[in-house]
Amino acid sequence: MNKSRSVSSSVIKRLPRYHRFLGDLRSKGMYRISSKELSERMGLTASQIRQDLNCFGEFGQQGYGYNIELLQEEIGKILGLNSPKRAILIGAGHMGKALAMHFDMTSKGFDLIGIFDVKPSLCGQTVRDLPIHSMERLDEFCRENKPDMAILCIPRSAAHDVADTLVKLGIKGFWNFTHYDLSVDFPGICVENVHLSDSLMTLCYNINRIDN
Amino acid sequence: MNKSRSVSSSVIKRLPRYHRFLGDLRSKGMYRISSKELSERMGLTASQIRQDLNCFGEFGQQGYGYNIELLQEEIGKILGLNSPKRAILIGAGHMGKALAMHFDMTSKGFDLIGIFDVKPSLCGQTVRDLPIHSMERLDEFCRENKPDMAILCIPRSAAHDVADTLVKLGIKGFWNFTHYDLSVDFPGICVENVHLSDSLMTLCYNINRIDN
DNA sequence: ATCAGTTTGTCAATATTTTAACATAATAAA
DNA sequence: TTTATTATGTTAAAATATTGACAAACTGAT
Repeated sequence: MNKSRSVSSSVIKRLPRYHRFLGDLRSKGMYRISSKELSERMGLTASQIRQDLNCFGEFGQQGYGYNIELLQEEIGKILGLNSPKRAILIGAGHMGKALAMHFDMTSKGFDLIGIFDVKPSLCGQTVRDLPIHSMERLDEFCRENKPDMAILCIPRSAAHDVADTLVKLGIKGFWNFTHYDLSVDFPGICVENVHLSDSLMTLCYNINRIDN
Repeated sequence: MNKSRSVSSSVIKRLPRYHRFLGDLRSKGMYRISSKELSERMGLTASQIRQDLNCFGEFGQQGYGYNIELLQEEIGKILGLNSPKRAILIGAGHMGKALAMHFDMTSKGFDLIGIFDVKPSLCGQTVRDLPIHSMERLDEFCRENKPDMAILCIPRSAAHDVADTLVKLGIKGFWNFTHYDLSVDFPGICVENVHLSDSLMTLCYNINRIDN
C-alpha cells in the first residue's frame, strides 16, 4: 500500500487536519466526498488533496470520490494511531496537569502511563488515576515499562539534561513544551516542539500587519 | 527600514525562533555573532538567515557579523512585541488556567486583561489577580476595554459561535486552542491555531517511521 | 447498453523556498 | 598603511511545493 520513497514533511503535517475534517464529516452523517468539495471546506485546492493522498496509495474512485469513513481510517493507519505507544509526562505543573487531564491522547496514538515531577510536594498526588512519581523513580520505571515517548513540561533550564537522561533510557520521541529547541541537540530522535511563545509572537505580527 | 513587499509566512514563522536564540546568546554574555555561527547553533544554513533578515533591512556589518542585542531588539520590533495588545481569555478550564497562570504573555506582545467562562461555578474565582467573569459580561467588557485579541480554550462545539460574537465585538485575532479550524470561517481575521492533536499525531507518525 | 456527467490519479507547468556563489566592504593584524 | 581574512547583502541556481490539465474510469440516468 505505501509507496516506498519518503514523504515530505509538508504532506505529513497536513494529514492530521484531513483526519480531523473527515471525522467531522462522518459525524455529520456524510459518507462520501470528492476532493473538490473537501478542498472547499478546508480552504485548499483539490489538486493538493489528491497529490497528498497519492503519496500513500489510491483511496478514491473515479466518478465517485472518496468514502469518508474508509479514508479517515486509512489516514489513521498511516499516522499510526492504531497501535498506541507508551508516553510519560515529565513535569506536573500547570501545563503538565492541563495536558494530562484535558487531553485525550489515546485517540492520537499514545497512552499516558506515568507522571513525574521533581517537586516533593506533588509526589503522591494523582492525576487521572495516575500517581505523580518522584524523578528518582524514573530510571526504574522506564526499565520496567519501556515508554516510547516523553512529554516535557519542565523549565527551560532543565530541558537538555532531562532529555539526555531520557534518550539514554530508550525514549524515542519528545513532545516538547519547553522554550528550548531539543531537535538541535538530539539528531535522530523525534521531536515535536510546541512553542506557544512562537505562535503567539506570530499572531502579534499578523495583528499589527492588518492594523497598519 | 521595512522593505515594502510583503514577507512570506515561512520567514515570519522563523522570526520568533531567531528572537529566542538571540536571547539565549545574550544571556550567555555574547555580544556578536556571524550568520555562519548562528546557523550552526540553530541547525539552519547561513544563507537562509541572511536571506530572512534581508526582508526587513540590513542589520549586520561585513567582516563583523551581527550585534546580538541590536538584532534581537530589531526582530522584537518587527514582530511588534514592544506595543502590547490587549488579550482576553475565553474558557477557564484546565488549559485556559494553565495558560493564564503559567505563561508570560507580556514579553510576547500581549497583556491579558480579562477572563471569561460560561460555567457559573468558576465565576468569581481569580486567576493571577484577574477575576473570571460570566460570559454575559463579555459584551459590556469588550465595549469598555476594546481588547484586540482572544484566546479560545473552549469546547469544539462552542468555537464557531463564540468566535463569531467576538469578531462582531471588534476582536482582530484569535489564539485558538480548540480542535476546530477558525481560519476557514473568518477570512481577514488573524488566527493562530494551536492544534495539539495535530502535533501529537505528527510525532506518532515520526516515531513509527524510525521503528520500521 | 449506451451515454453524458463526474472525479480520480498522474504528468507537466508554475510558483515558492532554499541553497550556493560572489562582489563588496569592513575588520584586524603586520 | 597595507594586506589577508572575515562576513555581509544580493543575485543566480537548485530544489521543493503547489497548481493546472487531462486521459482513463467509474456512476447513474435513460
